[in-house]
Amino acid sequence: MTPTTASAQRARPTTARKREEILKAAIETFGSKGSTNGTLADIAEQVGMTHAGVLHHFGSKQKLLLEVLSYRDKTDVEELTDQHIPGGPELFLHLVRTAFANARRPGIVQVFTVLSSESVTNGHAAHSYFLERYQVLRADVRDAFEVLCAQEGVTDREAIDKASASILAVMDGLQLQWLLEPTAVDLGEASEFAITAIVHEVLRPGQPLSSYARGES
Amino acid sequence: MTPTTASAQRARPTTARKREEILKAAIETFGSKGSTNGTLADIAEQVGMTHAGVLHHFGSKQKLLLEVLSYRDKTDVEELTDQHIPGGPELFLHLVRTAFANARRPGIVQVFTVLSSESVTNGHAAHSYFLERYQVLRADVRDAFEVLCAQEGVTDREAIDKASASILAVMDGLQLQWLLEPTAVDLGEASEFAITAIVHEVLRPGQPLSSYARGES
DNA sequence: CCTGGCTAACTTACTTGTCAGTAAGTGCGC
DNA sequence: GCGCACTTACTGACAAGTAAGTTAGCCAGG
Repeated sequence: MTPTTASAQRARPTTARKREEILKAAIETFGSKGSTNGTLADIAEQVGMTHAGVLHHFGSKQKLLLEVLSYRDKTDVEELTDQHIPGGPELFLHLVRTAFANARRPGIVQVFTVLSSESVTNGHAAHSYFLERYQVLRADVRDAFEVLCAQEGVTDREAIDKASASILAVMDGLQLQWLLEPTAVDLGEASEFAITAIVHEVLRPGQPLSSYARGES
Repeated sequence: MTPTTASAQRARPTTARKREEILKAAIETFGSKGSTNGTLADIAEQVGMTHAGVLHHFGSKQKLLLEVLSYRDKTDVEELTDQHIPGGPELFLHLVRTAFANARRPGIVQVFTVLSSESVTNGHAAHSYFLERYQVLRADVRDAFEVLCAQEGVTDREAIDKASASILAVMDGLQLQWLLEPTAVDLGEASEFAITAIVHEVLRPGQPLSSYARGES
């Protein structure tokens, strides 16, 4: 068995544990302060060492940040009993479940909300991470739609594209509102409602919005 | 005639113009670097002065930031011919039009995307700004839904609440994806699709998601 | 006994905000 | 219409704080 990260020969058995401790502290810190305002010293303090110690493990703040992001992905998948993200219509249920689960971990949600938006700026460290992330996720949702549409005898490539982006979008947007005011939005319920709405619209498109404004029912 | 801003006697006629120049530079800078990474010196350079000059006009970075936010709101409303945001079902059309309009101004969209997420962190300068903003916007959408629902003979308070948050959420979320990869998402089209979907779901709720996974149509 | 894990002590690089000073206005009395 | 009093719009220098990263070296486990 090759070690997790190829080159590094991590002698001490406590090392891996310490790294994970730092990673968790980093999630906590980046989540509550953002990646620019959260400092290495903040993180180091949480695990009882100096910021130089953190750098010893991760080399630079940027590397730590990227490891935080992939760490979440890793643990996310581990949560699934079968260790893989379901496809087809099951995916939509999985997304809803994820939304409910997220309502129990504001810290991680906050890291992602803050970092994904930060990543939009010029040459942010995590720019390509998020770019690829959304590409992959949209493709996953698209695939699920294709299975479902075949099942229901519907085909509308354009609708599927718009719906795929929209589903991810509502989830993100609701997280933002929920983080700002947790009591104002029920993250799980609202996500479920919106995802259901979008799925329905793909399967059975209704009349255009403008007809309501004109008073037609 | 009382002067525009009560106390302040802004003698020089060029002052207002310069302030606006700074404001626009700040939008540019905060948009491309975020409010934490964008410095007063960056902004000052764009308008050909020193950072101290900027502080002379706005007092502090925080005040400048808040003025940037309300400046956008002000110019936003000015765009509307009738100078006020429409209510009732018209609001949904207005939101869709806004989404299409936003696709033409990535700069401003980026400021809002970046700042709204930043504002989620601990004691961010713009935290309460965005908190209140979403409260107001959700209430506006809720009102529109109530008019529409009365018109269509539907009542579901819970659905309306979830839908109101969801509509704002999709718009924000789509902006994020669009900023990351403008070619991957059509901001206007996708927003229209999602908003329509959510409105339909309130008016005519469909079967639960789980039924599709079970293969029932 | 050597290497990994860590710290102390810096260095370097910024950033915001303050301050004093200056040049160019503005408006007023005359 | 002119000069004087006063204000505005800055600049340049600097204080104070904070962050990332570097280096030398100590200590303990394997």
